[in-house]
Amino acid sequence: MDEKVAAKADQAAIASPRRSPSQQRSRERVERMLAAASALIAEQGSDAMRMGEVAERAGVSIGSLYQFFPDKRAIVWALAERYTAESQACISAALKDVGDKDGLRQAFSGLVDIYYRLFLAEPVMRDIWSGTQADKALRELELADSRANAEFLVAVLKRLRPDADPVELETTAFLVWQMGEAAVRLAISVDRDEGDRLVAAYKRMALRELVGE
Amino acid sequence: MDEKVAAKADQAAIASPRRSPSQQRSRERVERMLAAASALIAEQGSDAMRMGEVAERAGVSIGSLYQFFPDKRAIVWALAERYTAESQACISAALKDVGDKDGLRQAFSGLVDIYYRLFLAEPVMRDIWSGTQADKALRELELADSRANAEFLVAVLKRLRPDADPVELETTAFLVWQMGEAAVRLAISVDRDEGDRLVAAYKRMALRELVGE
DNA sequence: TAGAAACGTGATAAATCCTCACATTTGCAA
DNA sequence: TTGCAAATGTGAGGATTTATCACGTTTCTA
Repeated sequence: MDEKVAAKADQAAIASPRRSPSQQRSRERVERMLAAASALIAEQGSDAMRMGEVAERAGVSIGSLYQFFPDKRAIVWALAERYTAESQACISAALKDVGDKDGLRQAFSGLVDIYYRLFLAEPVMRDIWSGTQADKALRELELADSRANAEFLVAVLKRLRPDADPVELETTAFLVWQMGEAAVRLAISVDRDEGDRLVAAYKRMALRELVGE
Repeated sequence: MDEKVAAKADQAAIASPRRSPSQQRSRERVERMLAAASALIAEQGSDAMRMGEVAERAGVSIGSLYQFFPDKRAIVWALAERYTAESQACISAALKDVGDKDGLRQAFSGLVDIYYRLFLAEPVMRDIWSGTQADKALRELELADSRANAEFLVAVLKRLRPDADPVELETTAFLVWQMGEAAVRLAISVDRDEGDRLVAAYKRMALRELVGE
């Protein structure tokens, strides 16, 4: 009970200082709001997304929107939070059982491909993580996400190179991870051929750093 | 004469479809507007910067502001454009006379340091290039800038490794450059010690890619 | 020195975010 | 069941901010 309250309060503090949907009815409405926002972002980008339009498409009033989201950015944040949770699970699973260099090579390469394809296919992800730097809350979410993902990588590296300096491994993993995001964002903003080349070059560079020559 | 007109028209098309200052008086006023904007961005960030405030601080009317800048983003763009021009000159000079691997090592390392320190010291640069991804015009400016800088690097690499595949060199240089920007942006968003470590790790990684082991 | 072009102004239109006072629905204890 | 408190729903309107435009002023040039 206490946990529930604390969790709710915590989520509220970060994502929605307003109300947290407690009835089935409102939970469904919140889902509709997020779905509408997602569709609008895919169509026009989050900047051009209008709150009135979100409300209209979700079939709710503008007041209801603000009942569950303190402001416009909170809606984008909520969507971003879902993506990170999903991708963290995916990354954790992919790296969990890696035991040797070749396993890391394959797992890492696979993850980069997935991430690249996801960005190519999902306009919403593209939009959200493009604007990341401008929005403080999103930037923090991304940093935390990146650190968490780097941690999975560190766990693997510690297994492969138990004698290495932990701080250095941490730094390497974090950097490699952030650069992967940068590489993919760059790749999707140029034509497909060049993008493929850039991603391939990143993989080479990252793996050289992670597992050596 | 023709060049001047073409240049003016070109700049106008991108930066200010409005009027281009042709009299001494207005040139000075435009400078004041940019200075005011720069100060406000340093204080509050470009997002919180208000056009009315810029006008007031520059000692001009809001109408004058819009006479030379088509919209708010154009002011930020104009500041960004100055930074890129300046840094391109700096980068070109640093790489122009590089003749061997060790020279590249030193020049590259120096450039990264300069860039890192610049970001640490200049809130305006930080702000402008943070929001880069969200603004299409800025994103394009950054991409073009990055390509131009990568080109300087490619010129050096072609001298050092004349037998290498030109397309691959191009890809490597572009990627390394973009990652440098990503690394520095990451570095300034964490505490100083970790930032230093990240920049050092990036240098190692980049140089390994550029000049080999 | 006159006409044209450049420049300067600020009230105001337009767009958008978000609030709030009030109405309705739901959960639940008596 | 009933009645009340909490949760939910509403949308006109307040507040803020960007950008325009009709008109007045200064500078340039012939």
